[in-house]
Amino acid sequence: MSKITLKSIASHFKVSVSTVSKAINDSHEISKELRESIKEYAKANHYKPNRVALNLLNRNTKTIGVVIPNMLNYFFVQVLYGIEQVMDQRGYSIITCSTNESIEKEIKILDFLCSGSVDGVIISTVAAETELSSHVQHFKELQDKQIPMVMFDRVTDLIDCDKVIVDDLEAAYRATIHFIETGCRKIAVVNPITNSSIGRLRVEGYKKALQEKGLPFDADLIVPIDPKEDLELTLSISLDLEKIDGILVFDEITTVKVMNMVRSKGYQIPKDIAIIGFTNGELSKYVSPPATMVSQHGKFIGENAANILIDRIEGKNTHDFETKIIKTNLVVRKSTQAMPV
Amino acid sequence: MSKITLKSIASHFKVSVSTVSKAINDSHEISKELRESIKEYAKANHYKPNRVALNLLNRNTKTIGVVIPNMLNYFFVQVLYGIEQVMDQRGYSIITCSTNESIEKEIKILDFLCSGSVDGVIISTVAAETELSSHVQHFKELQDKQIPMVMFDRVTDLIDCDKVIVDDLEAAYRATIHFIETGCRKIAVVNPITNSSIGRLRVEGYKKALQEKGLPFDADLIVPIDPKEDLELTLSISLDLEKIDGILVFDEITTVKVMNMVRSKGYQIPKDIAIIGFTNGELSKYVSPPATMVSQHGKFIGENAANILIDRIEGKNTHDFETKIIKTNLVVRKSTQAMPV
DNA sequence: CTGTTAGCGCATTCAC
DNA sequence: GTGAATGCGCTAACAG
Repeated sequence: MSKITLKSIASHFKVSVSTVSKAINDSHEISKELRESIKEYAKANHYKPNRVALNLLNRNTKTIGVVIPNMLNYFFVQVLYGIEQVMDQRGYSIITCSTNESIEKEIKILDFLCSGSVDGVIISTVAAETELSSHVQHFKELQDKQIPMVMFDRVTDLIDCDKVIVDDLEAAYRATIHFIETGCRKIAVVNPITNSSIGRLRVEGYKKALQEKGLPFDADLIVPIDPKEDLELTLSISLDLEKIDGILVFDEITTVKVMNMVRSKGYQIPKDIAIIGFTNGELSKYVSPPATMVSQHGKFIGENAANILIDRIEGKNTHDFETKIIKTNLVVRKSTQAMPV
Repeated sequence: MSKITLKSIASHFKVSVSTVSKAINDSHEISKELRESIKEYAKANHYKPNRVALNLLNRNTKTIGVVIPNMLNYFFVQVLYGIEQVMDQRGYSIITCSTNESIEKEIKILDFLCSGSVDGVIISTVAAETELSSHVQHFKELQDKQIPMVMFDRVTDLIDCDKVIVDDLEAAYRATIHFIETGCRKIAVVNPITNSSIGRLRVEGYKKALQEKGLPFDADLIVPIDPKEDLELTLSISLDLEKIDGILVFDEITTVKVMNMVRSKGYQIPKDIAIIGFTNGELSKYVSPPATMVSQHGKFIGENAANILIDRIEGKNTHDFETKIIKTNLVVRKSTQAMPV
């Protein structure tokens, strides 16, 4: 007996399907006797209502889609973890989709997500703003279909929806101030996320700090990195380590790589060159010296996005779209000098 | 017009639903003229067939469930990544479930997965064998419902299904041989996965190597670790670093922690104590010294599990259940001494 | 108390 | 060429 359904139970008891349905749902309409024996039979045969049928009936799936650019990036996994915690607790499942930093795949995924398999979407888009304008349509379709969406981290003004972001400008500003207050004067920036608005905001924060402290801004110290190219090579060409005393790096893995390179060229951290990176994951704790990092609280971002989304799905939130800003904080370790007393 | 369905299109054209269905599916039964204009209208309004309805009709969901014990563990994320690559390519989506090392949650998830929302399951169980016997029933239910399952990494003989594992005995054996050949004589084992059969297999491999090389086995050198307790404390109590010259650690994060502890107590790696860990992730490359690790090829495990599962789902594989063994290899770095020439 | 009917959205017979 | 009928598995409104 492969498929156990209401129908098969009904024919076994020679009653109608709806009787069985009611019995199993403990309706008082059904005689206690029949109800009990049906329930017993159902339990013995491991009857479970077919979720797909219920989804069709209820017009919801209790499932949400999560779209991230890269599953191997610890920050996104942390966010996913936060989302998972909340979703589990609130009774939702998660379809995880990874775009692998490809716009084509993002479009394909968005398309799939429009087709009724999820009640809502949480997404960190991969597209730069310039590219986005051409496929913003795919986001609009979600909205057309009344599928709530929450964007996080890599968001865009082109889409109107709930958002959860980090105050990247402020974070970079504070990191830069920390550099300056611990004695750095020539601070370079290594930016491996050039195609996102986040990078731009961080550079602005960096500039703001320089300006406030009366230090000159030198565009040559901003080094864009293409993740597909050799980091070490790019850096040796673009950056004269001799002329700097601090490096602000925009993601964790690059931070670690930069640290290794700096040391392999004979500079000491933080004595010769101090380092601050973004994303406080596992790596930065265990490299040597342990790295001073901007913590973005990925899990917290995920939890917030999840709660906002479900509130929206369940109609518990009918007011305007909000943009929630999660505060970062600087986790000071040994890759920067101690604060002067 | 919130919901665009076949029905709404039909009423717009004042034709029947089945006509629209056929037109959209490009059936030659429909006149070219009508067909074209229906298709045009559908496209303009972003009509997409409702997947839930199709799932019900086709009795499949083109979705699989992946159950892992811990989303923040790089090994499992790597496996998930491998699964995702294959699934994407073969047209399946993934529902990701994390048990957070809790049996209760594993049971709950298995229960959910039985209810028709997925076509198959890939799982690394959290339960130890002793506990498993009491809830093996939940696995059987999947099989009752004809839902194919592939187990990986933490598998069990109690369940008969396709499996993808690493040869843990062999891996630990080779790591131990490497210790011995590079001069170690007193090798300790730190085991943070005591509740899994994998730990036992690895200890066996370790013993086999000792025996083969004529070294004595000392049970006191096997240190079980409870992840919930303080690692450093447990180790200081259970392990006299003075009396050992090598430590084999069964997961990556613990490897790094052990290394930090060893160094903080004034021992040099690998001169005083050599270290080999399991799972070749991001961490081990960047700690100092870079750690010699047993690479389990997580992505490859995931790809294999995914292909086996889909073949099973699609009936392309009707022969007996197989257990695929993925070869590990030792990635030698600086936490072990160089081989003598 | 129990059964009949209808419908969620779709594709697939089979009539006309 | 087009449409009515059927059913996927289930619940709910309505009869009996």
